[in-house]
Amino acid sequence: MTADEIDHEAETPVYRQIAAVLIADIERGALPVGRRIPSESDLVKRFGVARDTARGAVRYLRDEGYVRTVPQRGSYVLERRRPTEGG
Amino acid sequence: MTADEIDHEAETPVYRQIAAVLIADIERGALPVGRRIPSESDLVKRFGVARDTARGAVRYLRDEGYVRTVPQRGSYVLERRRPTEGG
DNA sequence: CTGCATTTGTGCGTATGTATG
DNA sequence: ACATACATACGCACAAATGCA
Repeated sequence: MTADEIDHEAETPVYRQIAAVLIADIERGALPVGRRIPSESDLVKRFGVARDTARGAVRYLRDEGYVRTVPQRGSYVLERRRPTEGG
Repeated sequence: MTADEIDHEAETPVYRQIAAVLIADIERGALPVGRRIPSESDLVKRFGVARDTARGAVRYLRDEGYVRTVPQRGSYVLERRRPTEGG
């Protein structure tokens, strides 16, 4: 999914749409454990959004336990994510 | 123009104000073709801004076709700039 | 080749102002 | 008032390549 796929009119916030793309990449192994996910700048260019929005996506992944952000380094895919409801 | 002349309150973004100074220098020959423009660090010191802002000015000059940036070298004044509207 | 300074590239942290729904 | 989103701006740190001694 690229900039063309982002729906700014949708009910789902743009940052969540981007997060969904990254989560899908993680789930299917395109982004394996330990791998660094695209940088905020990468997401800005790829999806054509503001850095603030790209940061929102990364923050969401972090909150959900998918990645760990290392200052000045990037965000890396974690082994297992934090369960949100016991699944 | 130096740091004293930058207006952080103006509608025109700081990076554009700095770019305008450099463009004026190019237009009047103070920065001739082939000449390297001040480095990002130079602009930071001269105008008292963050590197991010100085980079914005250089990026603008590059986008407008005034200079060509060579990694690890600097940005050099080009022969002619890319026309933006047919001028 | 080594050591150092310079300069751009990259990347995250943070804050402010503006606009929209 | 609040969440989302974009643009701008400052701060800090490390990497890579170049140039010079």
